[in-house]
Amino acid sequence: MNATLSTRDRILGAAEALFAQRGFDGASLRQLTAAAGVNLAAVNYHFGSKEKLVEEVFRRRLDALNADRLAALGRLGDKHPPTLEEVLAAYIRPALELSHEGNGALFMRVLARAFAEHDGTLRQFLSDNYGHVMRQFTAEFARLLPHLSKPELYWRIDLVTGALTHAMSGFGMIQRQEDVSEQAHREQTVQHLIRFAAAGLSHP
Amino acid sequence: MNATLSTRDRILGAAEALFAQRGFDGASLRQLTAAAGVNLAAVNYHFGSKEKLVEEVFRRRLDALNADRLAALGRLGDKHPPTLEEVLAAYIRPALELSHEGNGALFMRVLARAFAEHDGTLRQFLSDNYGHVMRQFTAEFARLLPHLSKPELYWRIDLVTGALTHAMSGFGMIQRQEDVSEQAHREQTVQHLIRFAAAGLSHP
DNA sequence: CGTATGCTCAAACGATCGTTTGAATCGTAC
DNA sequence: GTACGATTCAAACGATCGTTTGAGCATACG
Repeated sequence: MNATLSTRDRILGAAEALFAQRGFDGASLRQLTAAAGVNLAAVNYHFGSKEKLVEEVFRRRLDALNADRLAALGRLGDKHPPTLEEVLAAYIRPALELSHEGNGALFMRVLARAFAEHDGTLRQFLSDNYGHVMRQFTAEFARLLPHLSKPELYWRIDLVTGALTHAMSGFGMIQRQEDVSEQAHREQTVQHLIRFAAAGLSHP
Repeated sequence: MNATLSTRDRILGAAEALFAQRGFDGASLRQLTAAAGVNLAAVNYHFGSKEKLVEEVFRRRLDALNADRLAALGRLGDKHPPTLEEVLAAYIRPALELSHEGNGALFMRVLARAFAEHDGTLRQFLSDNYGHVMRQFTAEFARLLPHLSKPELYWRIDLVTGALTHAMSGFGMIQRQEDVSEQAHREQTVQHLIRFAAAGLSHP
């Protein structure tokens, strides 16, 4: 295992990979600590419990991701009425960049798993800590799509969110063409997602 | 518990509800059999193992659902070029009808959980047994959207599938207005989903 | 009546789970 | 060098997991 990382970070990395592969219940602390090359008791020493470890896996990635999203949204505020595509880019591009660095793609799968949980403390945790980001984007969408009723808008946002989460959780499998650069491929993917989301949000 | 149902069906019903709520690993056979009002050993007697029970939960619902979908698609074949909206209706309406009968809405949540699993025997099982339905609809979409490249089409279908699965897994929570009938509300929802999917598939 | 057959039951199996413990080891500051 | 907090370690804890067992009970058939 990577000896340059702290025990804490090795656990977080292994947890991310195993949660993505086997789920939160399916991944045991014994598999997890073995993969990380640390002692079994290290999880409870550094995180307190398995549940706290799960929360920390999300916190580590989502703090940065949501900060990036809000920063991108804030940058749009300067030029007064941003377009729908620009707002969507502020939401989508940071997630796509995350999914191309390190274990980022695995984290998107973990996020998709959390999406499928319709109750439990995890959903509450995510809503409590990161709901404000979704609320801010929703407000922006409402300003850009004033002809939609509130229920209709929420419906569409829910559908778009489901589509994006599902798609991004599969990024590990997408092969880019040999003749396009990593950068170009990513930008191309962003444009695909943005156009899809814009069509779903703003169709008559 | 409902004494008119067989032990087998009581188990399947309780399994569906508990898998939706706690996941496949999270729901134990002891919780499950207690909820069903049957003996613990009944699961292994009637199904062989927990994994086989999971498969049977899917088989029971998906056999009927996919038969309905293919039948609806077949009925379209009569009038020669069906519209995109008609093909989408053939895919969406049977699922929505299922989600309004009995525990159908819970099953859609179970399906969404299975979607989040990126490996494991469950995904293989679903692909083996029900992949042909998705392939048939994909062929129909390809005929209706000939201007899209194959990768582009697959992308869009993947996004639409993610959106629909996510949306339908939340149907338990949607309240219909007092002044619209059950039937009208369902038809309204179908139209929302169809229009969203059509926009996402066919946008320029 | 006797006896198969299908099903249910309480009880137990070994395995694995998350967590706790107390000693061993490390790195630093005095 | 010694004392001390932080960390790691092997070992064990009780609980719960999926599965198996063998006896018990019912219904149907000869």
